[in-house]
Amino acid sequence: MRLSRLFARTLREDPVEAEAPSHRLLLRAAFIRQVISGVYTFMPLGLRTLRKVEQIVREEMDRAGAQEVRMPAILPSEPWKLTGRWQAYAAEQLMFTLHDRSGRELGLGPTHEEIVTPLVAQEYESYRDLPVNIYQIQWKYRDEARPRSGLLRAREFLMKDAYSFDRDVEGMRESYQKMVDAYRAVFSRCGLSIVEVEADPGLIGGDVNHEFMAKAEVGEDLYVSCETCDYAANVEAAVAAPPDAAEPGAVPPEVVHTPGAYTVKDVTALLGVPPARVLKSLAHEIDGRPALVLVPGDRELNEGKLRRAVAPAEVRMFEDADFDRHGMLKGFVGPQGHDGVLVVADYRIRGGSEWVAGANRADHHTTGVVLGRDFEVDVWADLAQVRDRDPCPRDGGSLRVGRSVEVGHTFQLGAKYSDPLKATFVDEDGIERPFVMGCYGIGVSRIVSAVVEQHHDDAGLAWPRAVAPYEVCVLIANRDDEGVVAEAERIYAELEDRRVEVVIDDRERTAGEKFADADLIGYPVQVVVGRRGVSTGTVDLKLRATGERTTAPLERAADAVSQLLASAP
RNA sequence: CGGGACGUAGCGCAGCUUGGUAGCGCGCAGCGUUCGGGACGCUGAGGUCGCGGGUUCAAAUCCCGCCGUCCCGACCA
Repeated sequence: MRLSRLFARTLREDPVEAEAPSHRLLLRAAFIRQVISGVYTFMPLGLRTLRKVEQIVREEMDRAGAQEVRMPAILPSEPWKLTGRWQAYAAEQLMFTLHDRSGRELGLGPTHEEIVTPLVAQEYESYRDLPVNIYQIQWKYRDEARPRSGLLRAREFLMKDAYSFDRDVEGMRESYQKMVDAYRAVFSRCGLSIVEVEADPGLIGGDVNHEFMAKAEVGEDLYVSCETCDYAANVEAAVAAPPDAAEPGAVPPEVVHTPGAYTVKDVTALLGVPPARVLKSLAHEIDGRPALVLVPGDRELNEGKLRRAVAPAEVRMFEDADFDRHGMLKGFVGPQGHDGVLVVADYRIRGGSEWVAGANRADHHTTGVVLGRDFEVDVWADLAQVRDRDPCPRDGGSLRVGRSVEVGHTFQLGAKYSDPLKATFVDEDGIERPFVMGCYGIGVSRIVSAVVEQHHDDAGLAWPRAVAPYEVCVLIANRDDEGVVAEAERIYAELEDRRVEVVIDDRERTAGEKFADADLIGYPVQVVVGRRGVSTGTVDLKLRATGERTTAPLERAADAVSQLLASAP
């Protein structure tokens, strides 16, 4: 490719609307251009990289035995109504909806369980056909409330979605493991550093699912990982080791006047005790019964954990009116002396000996509240949000919080979709059973951004070879020197002959601009042909990722490039 | 959806408070000088000031409405 003809104008200055490094650099280097919020055109360079990622995904899916199909982007609403997701998505306003000429309700596909499940059911009817894994790489549409950071969170994005169908749970687990292995291969080939985390199983309990998180400062997702073992989890799902039980305190409880102290902050300010000593008693209704949920005052309750701890009970936080109804005083609730109220406590409560709690009396708190003497706990659970430097549940090491971008998600669905969609097969015993499914997503276009987040510097992009739009740039430093141009053209032609993906910067630009653009676009290898080198029979090579420079004899330039490429990350 | 900000030439911005000829840098075109880390000179092209309405002799500027874009929080590949 000749850069003088390439449809790509790099931007000298940063576009104002771009904050995240990947967004900023992909715009500057002319990989993408925005059309509307969260919707982008892939320019020639961007499309090449996108296709490379896509191909890596395809190869690993095929290797894992999945079969590629292409489902439509335009979907009928009917199966979505059967699974209840038409209504759910409508409530979230997450789906783009449209109507055809006859007024039939249609949607733009945000995901395809409702299409693939009937499809497989229609084609296959026997356990003898199973297992099967169907995937596609296709544009998805989600009318995100807040598109963000370029490709990291777009409203139209390229996604690989795979769906496995098995006759039983054991089979599903095998299919699942194959996908997990394939995912590891995909991310590794793309040059991504990944943390695999246990994700929040969600409210429809029991689903095993894992998220594949690419570490990135601009990431929206928080995860924790242990410094000393391989434990990692989404903060929503992470558990921390409970502390040892403290010696119960001996001081008697004392009711103190705390006017206007509704919050933990107020209480600590007024009484001069640290937040960790204050007992947070959060009033809830659990299956219609009043309940108190206890967490240390320096901790946040994780509602998801609470739901799982008391599942399948219904959980609802008190609204203002509920306090009156149950004779509680908002801001001054404590677990002492409540009969008939369910007390659910975070494990960490065991680690404190004397607590400050609400006195169940207006403008009063009680100090020296002791577990076992002054209050009892009915249900113990891990309820608090994990935070930085919490102890690891596996080896007690230090958990560190990091930011990341979700690039893959795998689910064990079971019969969640096959059941409502009546997608069944006839099992060996002649009985009809719903398919046991798994589903597996990879954000293909998001990977492009995630790779940039992990591979860039002040000068621009620094692509891993496997996903670089081109591998080599031959840069003509002195366009006015015929000898230089001839040598550069010769090397360019020779590299093309060798099937190296190469561009030649033959533009009428100063050398400085060409260097800056080569660094910005991020070709793994730069070959600089200039008067200085040509006069001594050499060319200069640069490895973008490390900045390492070497010199090679002119006549061996192509060999030297191949060699350097082989060493490129 | 709540909170904040912005919309003036392809890009980055000034002008708006105090209404009166639309400006700067980069980029673009021509000519010349340059030519290994975003060169220089001269000449030139390019703007419905987001859209609609209002106030006014006069609106980029003041008022109202709408649209668009980004950033911060609740949700997702």
